[in-house]
Amino acid sequence: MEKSVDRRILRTRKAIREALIDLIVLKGYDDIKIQDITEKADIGRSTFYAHYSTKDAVFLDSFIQLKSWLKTCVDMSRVDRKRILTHRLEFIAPLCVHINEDRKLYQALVGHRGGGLARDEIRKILFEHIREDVERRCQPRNPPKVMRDALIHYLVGAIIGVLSWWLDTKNSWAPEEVDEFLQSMIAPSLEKICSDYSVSPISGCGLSDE
Amino acid sequence: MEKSVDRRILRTRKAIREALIDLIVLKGYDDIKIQDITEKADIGRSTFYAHYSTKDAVFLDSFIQLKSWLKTCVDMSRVDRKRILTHRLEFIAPLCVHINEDRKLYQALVGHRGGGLARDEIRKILFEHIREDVERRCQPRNPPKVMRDALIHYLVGAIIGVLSWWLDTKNSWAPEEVDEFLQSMIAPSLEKICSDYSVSPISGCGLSDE
Amino acid sequence: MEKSVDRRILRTRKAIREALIDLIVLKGYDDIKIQDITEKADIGRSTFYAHYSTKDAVFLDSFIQLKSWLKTCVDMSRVDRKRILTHRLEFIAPLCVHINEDRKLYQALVGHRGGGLARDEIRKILFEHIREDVERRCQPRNPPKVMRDALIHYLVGAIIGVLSWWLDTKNSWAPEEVDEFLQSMIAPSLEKICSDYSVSPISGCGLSDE
Amino acid sequence: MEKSVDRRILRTRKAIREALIDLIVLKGYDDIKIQDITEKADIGRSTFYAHYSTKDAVFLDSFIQLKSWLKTCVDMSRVDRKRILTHRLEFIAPLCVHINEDRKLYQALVGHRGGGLARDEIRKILFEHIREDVERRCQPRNPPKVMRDALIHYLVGAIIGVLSWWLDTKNSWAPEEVDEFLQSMIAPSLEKICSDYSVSPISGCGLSDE
DNA sequence: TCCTAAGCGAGACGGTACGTCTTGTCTTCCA
DNA sequence: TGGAAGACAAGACGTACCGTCTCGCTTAGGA
Repeated sequence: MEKSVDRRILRTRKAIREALIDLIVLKGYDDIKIQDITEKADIGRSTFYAHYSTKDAVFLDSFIQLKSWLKTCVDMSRVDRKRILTHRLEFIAPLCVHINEDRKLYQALVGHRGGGLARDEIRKILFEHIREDVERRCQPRNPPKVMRDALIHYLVGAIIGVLSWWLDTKNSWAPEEVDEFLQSMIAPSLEKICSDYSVSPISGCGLSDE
Repeated sequence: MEKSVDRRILRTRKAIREALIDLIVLKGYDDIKIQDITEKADIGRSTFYAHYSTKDAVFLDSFIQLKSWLKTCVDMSRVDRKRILTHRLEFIAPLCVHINEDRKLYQALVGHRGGGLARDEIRKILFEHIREDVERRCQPRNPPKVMRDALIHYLVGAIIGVLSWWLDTKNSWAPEEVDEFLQSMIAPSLEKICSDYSVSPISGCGLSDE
Repeated sequence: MEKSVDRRILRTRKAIREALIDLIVLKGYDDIKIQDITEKADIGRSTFYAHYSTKDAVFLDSFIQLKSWLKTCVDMSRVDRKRILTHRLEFIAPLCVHINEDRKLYQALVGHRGGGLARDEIRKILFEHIREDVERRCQPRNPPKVMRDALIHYLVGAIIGVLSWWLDTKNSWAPEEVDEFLQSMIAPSLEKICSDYSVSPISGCGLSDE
Repeated sequence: MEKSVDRRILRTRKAIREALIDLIVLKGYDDIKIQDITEKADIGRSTFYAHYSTKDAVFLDSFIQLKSWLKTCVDMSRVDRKRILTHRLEFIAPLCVHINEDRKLYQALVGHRGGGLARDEIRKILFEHIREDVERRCQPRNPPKVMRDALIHYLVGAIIGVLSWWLDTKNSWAPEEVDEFLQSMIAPSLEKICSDYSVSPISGCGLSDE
């Protein structure tokens, strides 16, 4: 059983996390000083260090929410296995909607700044989810691991590239349009790698795996 | 005529730039202090500030080389216009070879750290070159600008994603294999957007451009 | 009630002041660097700036002691008003004794170096005390202000001149001899100005007081 | 025979000296940087160092003029030996006139700032001249050296004190008034020391001279 | 209900790095 | 080829944050 935590502690930590997020939106991750956070959260500097050792620690703590949310998305999409046949990444649609709702925040995190850390974290999350999806589509040994990895990084980079651009652009596309575009781009890649190698490995795309 | 510059200046600046590059490979961009550079370059601290106002300034100055090199690549590929029919991005092959040769440096710049700045710069360069290529493949008004932008960011992100992964992975692929993989992934996207919209705009992928 | 000050502050400031004084004796005011002080006081450089903005500020803060001491001297001499008749500056005797006791310090401050600041401060203190004394000896409008000012500056300069010489000279005179000499020099000047200008020198002096 | 010096060198040195003097009047000795001088003199910084090693060196070089001028004053006053009987320091009158003429300069040198160096130099000059004068008034062994030194420092300090005050005060006194005041103050001191100690003050003084 | 342990604000402190400034030397370039 | 221009090393300055710490005040949660 977890010991019940002093409510002051929870309150303080929440204030810190929210202050950081606010400031990221306001002026970008890298420009934020510890003192900015403590002022915004209206706490003493030593109190900050009593709870978090680093700005990054606060950030990663805040990020847990997003992680769990995305996990929900992908879990839902996992339910309907028939969709594998469609060569679509089902979690992209709700992701676009979600991002669009918290546009300000994600602009700060991905679109412009966020100190790399955010980008890396989002990349990790996307990577993991796409990896799972791809694994499910492929037979155990086909295509070879290196090819799968390449594909996943290709897709992750592409998706983040489009999403970043989308966030930086005013009034460009609705979330559904972004999803549609991404799916149309992704489908051939998914089909090529996951099908080529599983259905008829012999007629593969010619890429030799060492 | 450009006024001849004091040779001491050129020597000093070169030393600074080289020191920075060495240090990036050694310990990553963000961890480098001005003093590290001055010690490595064996100059006084005030001398540094006499030439560059910022670490970033040095970096960007160093980057001019890469820019010009890439320009050469794309200019060469521009010669043969028939290749547009192949739906290939010709500059990728020499780029892969080049990166592979300076692997250490590019690992530092892109694969792992480089303080975002490097990533942004490389992104800009790729963006520009892909934009030119795409423009040449498309008719003036088809596909609409927003679609072209999306495509370009998709490709830039995807290419950087794969290259980053490639740099971080030991003994994975030869440069030619990376090129071959990227081309096979890119081709359908290029074909879809650049052809779909020009040959039969009516049967487009359904994405409306507002 | 004065708010109780953090004792750490008092301790740090005291250490700084004492370090400065030690260093003045050791190597002269002008040659002292901030870092010399912080090393001697065994504190961090930023701590120094947290308390004093300038070397001068420390010095002037240290000087308050001397000021109060001199104030005591002159206050004591003020008690006995009959002494005005003697044309003596009563505070000189204890001053000479005091200086002789802290000879090392005053040599640094006045006799040789002390960066002008010390000299100026001591000059101010002497000026003020002599001014008070002279005012008490004179009638309100006689002698005219300009004459009184001239006299005071004459005396201040003369006293500092002799004291400086005395400090720079080994084994020259005992404090009492210096006092005696100064009094014998000063007396005619005091008498001349303060008496001459009164309507009737014999009755005038010593009667009127503001 | 001294080789005739390149006139360019003389011109450059003169420019440096004049620039320094101008700047002293303008902003005080201590605040002047080498670069200020070189800019004012319109020369390169290395040129400065080719001629003078220090700001002080320039200053002392400039000061030679004043020295020689004062020498003239005192030499003239030496002519009339009867004046020794008057207990006056004859060189003070022309000194006051001279100072009044170059008031701006002397204000900078003595009255307010001049970095101590000026004060020290002037002090030295006065000291030397007063010493000569006093020596002439006294018998070889009376008064004892320590007494004479004390007197001289007393007078030097007093004179500089009054002159400094005079320079700092607008419209206070005419040069002659300053002289008259100083003489009236000095006379008793001179008389006391130089006569008292002689066996017979009336006949003693003014007879013996080296 | 009180009391005690703790969370907390305030801010002193030692550090590290910064970017600026001035000095005196040394090198380059030009007339 | 000798002197002016100015690049350079050295190092002090004052500033900005950092992360640790000590000090009292306040407050939560168990007795």
